[in-house]
Amino acid sequence: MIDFESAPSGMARTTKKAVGDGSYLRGLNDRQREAVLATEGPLIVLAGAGSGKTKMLTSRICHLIEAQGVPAHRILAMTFTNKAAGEMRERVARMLAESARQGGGGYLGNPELGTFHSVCVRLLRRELGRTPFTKPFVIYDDSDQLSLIKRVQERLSIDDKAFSPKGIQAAINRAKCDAISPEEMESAPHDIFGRQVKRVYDQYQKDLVVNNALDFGEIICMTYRLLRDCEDVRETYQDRFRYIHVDEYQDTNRAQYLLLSMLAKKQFGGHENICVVGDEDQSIYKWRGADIRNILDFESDYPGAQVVKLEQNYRSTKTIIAAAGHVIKNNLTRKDKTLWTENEDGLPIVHAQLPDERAEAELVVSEIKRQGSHEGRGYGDFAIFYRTNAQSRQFEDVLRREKIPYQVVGGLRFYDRKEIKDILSYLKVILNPTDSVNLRRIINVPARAIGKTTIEKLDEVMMASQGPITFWEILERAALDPSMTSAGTARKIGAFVQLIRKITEEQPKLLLSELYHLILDETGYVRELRKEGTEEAEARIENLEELDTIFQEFEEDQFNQLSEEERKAQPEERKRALLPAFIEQSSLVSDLDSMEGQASSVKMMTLHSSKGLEFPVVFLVGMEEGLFPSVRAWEEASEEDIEEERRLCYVGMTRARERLFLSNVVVRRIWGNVNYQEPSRFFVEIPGRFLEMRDFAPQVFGGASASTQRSFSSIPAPKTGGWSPARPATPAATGAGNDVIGRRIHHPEYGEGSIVLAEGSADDRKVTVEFAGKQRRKFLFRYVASYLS
DNA sequence: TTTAGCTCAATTTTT
DNA sequence: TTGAGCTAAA
Repeated sequence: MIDFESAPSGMARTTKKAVGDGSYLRGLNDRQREAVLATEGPLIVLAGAGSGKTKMLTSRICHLIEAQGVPAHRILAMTFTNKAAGEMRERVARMLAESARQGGGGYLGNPELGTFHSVCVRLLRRELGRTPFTKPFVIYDDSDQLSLIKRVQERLSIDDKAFSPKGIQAAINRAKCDAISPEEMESAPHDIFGRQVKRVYDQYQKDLVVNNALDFGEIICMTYRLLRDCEDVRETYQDRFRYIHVDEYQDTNRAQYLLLSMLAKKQFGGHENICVVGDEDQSIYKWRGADIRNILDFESDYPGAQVVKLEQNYRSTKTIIAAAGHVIKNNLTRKDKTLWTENEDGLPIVHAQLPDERAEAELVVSEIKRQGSHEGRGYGDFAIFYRTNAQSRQFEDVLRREKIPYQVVGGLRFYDRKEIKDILSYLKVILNPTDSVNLRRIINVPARAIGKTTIEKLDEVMMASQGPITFWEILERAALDPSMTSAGTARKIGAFVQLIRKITEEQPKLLLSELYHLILDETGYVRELRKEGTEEAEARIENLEELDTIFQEFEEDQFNQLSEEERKAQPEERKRALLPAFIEQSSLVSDLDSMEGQASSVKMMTLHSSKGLEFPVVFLVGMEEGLFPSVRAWEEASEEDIEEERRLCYVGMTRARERLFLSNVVVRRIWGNVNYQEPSRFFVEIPGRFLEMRDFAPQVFGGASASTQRSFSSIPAPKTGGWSPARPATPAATGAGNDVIGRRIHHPEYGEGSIVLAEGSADDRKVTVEFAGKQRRKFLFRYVASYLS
């Protein structure tokens, strides 16, 4: 997604001087500094939650560039999310700019910094000639992949009842996580499912090439194989990436591990200047192929590796850190590592037990309201974490009723919405007509009377043809040959082919937003939606308007990145390049990337989405056996599975800065059934002295209605002194009305800035601060009041 | 070809 | 309970 917050504003810089004296070694603790300075040879940094890992990584990169004189482009840093990559890029740029102002600097280029996938895509594009592709490829997401698998199954006459396409997809992706190709796939003699998977996988791979497409797993695998099989390519990149950094190493899968080996290991000619950073206690993606052994075995993989542990936490209260520590201690497959903090003790963790999920939502929301009005918090201070997306419903209902702004993170991604995918399919087809998955998607959207029968006929022709032929070529032929279908159908197909040709022709001359409107006009997409007149259709139209904004933002963004001369020269080239650039970006983003923006709203998300984030107040809800830890009813939970759930619990708890609320309910309706739930075993793992129990559940057997009256604070909190609000209300924060525009800010993270915009009032007052590099950030004024200089 | 009703399945989802 | 995806009728 486009990062609106950090888009260059194009305005003149207003700040003069940034953070302190600019040395990137200042402000680091001993362990962090040790990791920064250990630049040669393998290094593993075990970075506990909130221990300043990103700070360490960015300082290290700057140190390499400035102190060691390593050319920036020789440094590689890989993350898992765009968000993490963006944050690092931003911080590195800021540090370097700062140091240049201090008289240092003179560095060249930028470090290669991005997600595993984006780095690999760039590499593959550069080495396109060494791949099976003859022209730039598109990227298939999971649903595109599933469509293709269904197609393959159909063609191979593999029954989709006996072998569910989803199951086959999962098996193929599991193989890709392990970098296993169809040929390398072994199937036991009696493993009939495995044999079918192998058949589908094999054909699927061939189809990918015909379609000029890659799936997520293949991006990594293909890069790995390219490096493995082409010595010259391997040498090029080993030489280029002299210093390798990997973030969230605990989440790497086998394929990523192998890829890194190719680049770094001595055995393959590498230099072993590899620095991996991770926390085995936060490995929560085993089910997606992450292999925790990668981090546990690093020291034996890279003999002589230095080990640095970052154990000081700067985020949470002592209570939260201690409680989380007691939980994670129960895991056996982990390294010896104990988080500690110099922060305040803080208040006890509240454990509330409630009659049902409705009461749970009411309680959480009433606590949010109470803290909002009595403790001076803004809505953006609160986060609700749950194990499954389905749990968000209850909370949304209550929040909506109470008119409290909220934002659900995750769930259905913006780019996964039907209408958005449809439009993007048009764009992808324009770029790459060989892409049959997207072509099939749009051929009858909006409805243009080219239905299933027609498609089946075309498929038959396609199968009967000698040699590979793309679906697009079949369409072109069918448009001219009425005998393939019928005269009427041939005309309809002809109209569609003309439509695509026309848009394709116009594309190079148009801006993205213009192209988008051309597509809407020519297809009548919005007209069709309006005809429906339903609420759902309205929502879709709104999403399409949002897409229009995204296109415009993207254009501006691209434009701002150009130099003066580039802007004048070759406007045509620029327009032509917009579409491929956009498609690439949109294929590799998630919703989380755009989460900032709505500062003053309660955030709701799954525990998985919460990784890497932090909030002053966290509610971890639905802590019940079976739900969290999650256990499939028909399977016995293995100790390994429970350990992963426990890590998830640890991740959730350590997101909280000041206050943590845990809750469980006694009766929960799941899929329409009433379930009697046991409290999660994780409660037992937290020593009683950190917990404050508030049990509202017995009510359920008498009168449940009383439950809505309850609140977390209806039982007075015990007096365990030591806690004081982390952000005391300063005079500036409470005294509304004074003009703050132009006031200078010294932010501990972003450095020097000045307030350029103010909106809202009292506790909800928000200010926009512009930092070095024209970087703008929006804060609640209360947040930054204490940073005023 | 479209659409209304039925069946079936159902965690988590960085890219 | 919800929704997605598919068969049977219009």
